Amino acid sequence: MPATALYLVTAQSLRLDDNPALSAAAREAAHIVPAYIHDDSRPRRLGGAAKWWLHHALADHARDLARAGAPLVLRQGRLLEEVEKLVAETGARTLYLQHDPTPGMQAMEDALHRWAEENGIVCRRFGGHLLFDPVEIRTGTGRPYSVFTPFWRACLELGPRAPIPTPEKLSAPNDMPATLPLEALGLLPKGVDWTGGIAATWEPGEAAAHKRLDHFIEAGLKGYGHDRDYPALEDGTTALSPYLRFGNISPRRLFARLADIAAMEPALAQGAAHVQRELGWREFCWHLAVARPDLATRPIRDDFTTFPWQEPDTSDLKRWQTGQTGFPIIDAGMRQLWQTGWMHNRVRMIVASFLAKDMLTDWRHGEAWFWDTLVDADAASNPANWQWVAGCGADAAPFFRIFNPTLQSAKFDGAGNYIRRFVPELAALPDAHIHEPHKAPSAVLRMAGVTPGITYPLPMLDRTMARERALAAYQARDPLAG
DNA sequence: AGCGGATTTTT
DNA sequence: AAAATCCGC
Repeated sequence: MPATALYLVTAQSLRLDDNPALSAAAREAAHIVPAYIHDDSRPRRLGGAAKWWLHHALADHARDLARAGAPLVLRQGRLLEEVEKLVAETGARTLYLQHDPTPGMQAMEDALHRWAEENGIVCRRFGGHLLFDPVEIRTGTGRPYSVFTPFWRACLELGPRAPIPTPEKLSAPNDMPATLPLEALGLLPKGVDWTGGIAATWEPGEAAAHKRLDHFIEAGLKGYGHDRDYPALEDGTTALSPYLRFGNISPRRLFARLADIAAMEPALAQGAAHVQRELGWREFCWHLAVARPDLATRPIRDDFTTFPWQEPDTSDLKRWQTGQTGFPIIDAGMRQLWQTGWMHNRVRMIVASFLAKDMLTDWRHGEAWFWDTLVDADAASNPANWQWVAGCGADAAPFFRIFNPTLQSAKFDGAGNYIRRFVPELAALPDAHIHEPHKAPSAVLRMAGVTPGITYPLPMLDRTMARERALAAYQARDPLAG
């Protein structure tokens, strides 16, 4: 039995629960040194809001680990160099890590494995971030799937492995290596503190993840199939995305819990299967991202490589980013994102369709903005879903499907509650006019204190024209490009 | 190789 | 009511 083992924490594995690498280390070594190394040299850095989450999730994880017996060591620098130092300091001969499938991390992990091999260190890598290893699901011909439904069918046939229990007790060596203070990692904003709205909305960490799940099962699971489309509903969606992103909750634990509920409570079976299917989309995105490391920069479909995106007018892009487009549902969504670091899924589709199709702006501009502002910014889900909406992705939305923001708004936020919450200057408008303020009769506008063009922007573009333009551009794609 | 099938819809 | 798409078997 090795005396001391190094357990490398990644930004996808901040939990004790169902953590195969940690459990194996606890089982196989006398002492464990858990260490998180913040390496900024990665090709794809964390977005700003996600850094806030990471900071607090690390603090929470450090508390959990200390309570279990082995406090977390924090380091900053090149992953390999820091591992080398820690191995020298602790005398560890075994390295445990939970596999991080992020494209930039794969290369680093491979380098780590080579280094370990050369230096006689045993390096053990475990899954845990996903239900399945992204490369284990293959079509009949051995290739990755590009359509969701057959992919998910194949997943369900295989069935995810059962989650493993939390290790009982960890044992740290007497002389633990020195650790940096969490603040030294520089994850919080240095100048203006923009984190107030995010902090008021979220509680990062493992215990909070399970608290949220318990609440959702009570309050939202039964109606999930219907309610998930209504952004004004508090418990319409699971709101677990950032927890899943940082490994604060295990997808396998979640999947298994839903399966148990479905078996015990037939009335909840449909909602449970639907949430599982959404986990399937997360798996599918990672399946794509691992098969195509350039997912965030290159369209999956070759006929989009020469697509005539309009170079966005900086002020137009800014209006979209800050929620000043003049389309209330879009502005509500973009402001929710800016304030809380999160946006409801249906609204994400509406604002993304608007950017890619109505504004005819390269989806990568939208992806980059989401990457910076979402607390759940995920290296696979974010680009995969942007490609899906833009029409250039796997199994993408047909190009002629252009969301009409006004119809979407009337259908899914009919009472305007979501709009009123995030676009307060429209709050006094009656339901019938809140989706299109500029078309309201002047008496109604006066009563509500709304002056289109002054207190709230006029629509930034004419949708009929924008729609024609988009259809023409999409139809003119060169099928042989690329 | 032809057919069944498909998250998020449109006018 | 129609579907301008195209994967997977």
